Amino acid sequence: MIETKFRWKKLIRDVLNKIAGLKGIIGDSFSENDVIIQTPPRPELGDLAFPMFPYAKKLRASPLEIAELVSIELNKNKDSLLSAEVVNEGPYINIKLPKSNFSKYTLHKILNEKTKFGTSQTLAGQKIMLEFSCPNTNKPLHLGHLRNDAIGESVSNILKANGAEVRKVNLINDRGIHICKSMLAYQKFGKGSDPESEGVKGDHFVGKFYVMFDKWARENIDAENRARELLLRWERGDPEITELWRRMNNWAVSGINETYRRTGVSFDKVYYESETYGRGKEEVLKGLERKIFYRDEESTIWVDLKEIDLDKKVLLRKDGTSLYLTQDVGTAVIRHEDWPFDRLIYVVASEQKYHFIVLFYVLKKLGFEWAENLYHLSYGMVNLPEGKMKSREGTVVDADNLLDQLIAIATEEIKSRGREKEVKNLKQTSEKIAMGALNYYLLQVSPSKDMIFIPEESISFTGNTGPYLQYMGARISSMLRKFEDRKDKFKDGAFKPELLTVKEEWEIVKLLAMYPEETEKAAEELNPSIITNYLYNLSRVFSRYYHDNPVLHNKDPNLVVTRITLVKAVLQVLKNAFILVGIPFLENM
RNA sequence: GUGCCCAUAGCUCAGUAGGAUAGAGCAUUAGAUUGCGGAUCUAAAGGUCGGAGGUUCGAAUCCUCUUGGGCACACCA
Repeated sequence: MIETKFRWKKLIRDVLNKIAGLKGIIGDSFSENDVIIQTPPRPELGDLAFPMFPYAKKLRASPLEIAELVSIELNKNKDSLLSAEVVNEGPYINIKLPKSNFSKYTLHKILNEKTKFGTSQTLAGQKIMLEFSCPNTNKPLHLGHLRNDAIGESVSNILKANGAEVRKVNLINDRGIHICKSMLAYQKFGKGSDPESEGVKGDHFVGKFYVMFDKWARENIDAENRARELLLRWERGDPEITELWRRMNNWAVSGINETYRRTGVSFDKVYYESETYGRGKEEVLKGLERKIFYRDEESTIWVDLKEIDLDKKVLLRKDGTSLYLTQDVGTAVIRHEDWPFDRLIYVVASEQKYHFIVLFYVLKKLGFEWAENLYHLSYGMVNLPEGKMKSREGTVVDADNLLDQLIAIATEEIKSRGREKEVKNLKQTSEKIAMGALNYYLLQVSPSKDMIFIPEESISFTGNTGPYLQYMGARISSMLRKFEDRKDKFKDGAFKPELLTVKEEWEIVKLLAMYPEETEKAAEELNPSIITNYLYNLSRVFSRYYHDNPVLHNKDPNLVVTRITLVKAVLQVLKNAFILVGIPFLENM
């Protein structure tokens, strides 16, 4: 569709210029960028629409007159129209594309390009690093991480589909005051227990102690001070503390990795804050020497942000220990040395906007010219119908727990439909349905917006959901299997695009042809919801179509083969798009 | 207090480099299986696009003001 649209833009541009010439209007000529192209509100009106309002002033004529003139001009050169039909609809020029040719071209293109259909080279040669997830090692993953991971994985796939070389990176926040808190609680209450002895997943085990600290600190005023002491000992490399830290981190990280495995999240490189904060300190001290930062009388190191109309910010505490910001400076520098990226995208919640403004500024002041290529892909908060998730009130939705529930419900659904035999592997299928539901639910909202997570809705499998899309895929697969079984019955059939006369068939072909534009737009905007919306539109039209129009039950083998070709193309595009938004494809469900 | 973001149907969301009658799902109501899988499909009902000005031939979309909500402005991450 991109090529078609481009050709039409140029054609309309030429006609507008010709009209300007005939009217003896001198001045700037029209360029193809002046030509506005749209889709008519109702398909009966045509396939492409060009409003004529914008040219009225320059051509000193009413949009109605212009439309009249343009349609006359276009119809003069029939052969340049690629057999399309021009309709003059009031102030609009509408184009009806030649259905047979366009259908044939589109379907063949899809079936030839297969998994390549909808990929582009718009980002070819670009090295893009994508940071996401970034868990703390003091608690298990929660719903917020699931949204983060879903966006991270999806954006990574979308960028790859547009030719970029993508490197997915994680940053484990395994140091800092919060980690010391759970360590302190473990020292106090742990009694040498471990996840195995308690039969608890490692990250949940560690998380329990973080909660304990919180409770304990409310009754003991020196708790916070003791945590700070512990941080100092840790940063000085105290062997006993280091040993405890290592043990607890291993528990947490292995538990978190288990959740990643379940959700299909992976990274090309995992960074650990404990390994990068030192570099951050070095860079800050270098900046201090170069007088980019300053030290106060207590020897705390600060950066002044008045150049960007902000206050000032601590980079190193007076005891020399580092902060979140310090560490992020070091991580960025190391990353660029490891893999000199053209862009680094941080997928991080919107509440940290300020942090990234400061981080990017500090890196720029330190003289790293690549600081210009850092981007914070900020996504909105996930809230519950009752309001914010609050750890103190125990309303935080735990990732593992949610997954378990989703899978259990999927299993129930399969059983209640009596499809245990067909799905072969009940457990695996349930997991895939659960992931399809979850990823679709999390990605259908534009990343920048806050969203409300309604548990009942996220696990609903009817309507606008991931499983609805998976169901389409399964139905089509089933249909294609039946076609293969009876193939000799249709062996005389041939693909004849002129047989695609049903209204929905034409709608489907146009939607299929639009898919490459959607993936490009999704990459440009770093927005997976463009793909989820597209998938739903395609599936909905297709459902309506095959509900009312038999594909295999036709006497004419040509019609069967022709419709099967369309169906195959739909399936191919569904599969291609599924990959971009983390919806597992299922032959059976 | 200052800055940033958001506000579209009862609920959850689409639609924003301005364009023809603002769309879905859920929920509600009424229908469709002698058909390739009913996790489906059809239809009804549901809206002064938070409010007021402005720019424009034309505004959910752009500008100003205003109301309501969220986030940030930590020597937490």
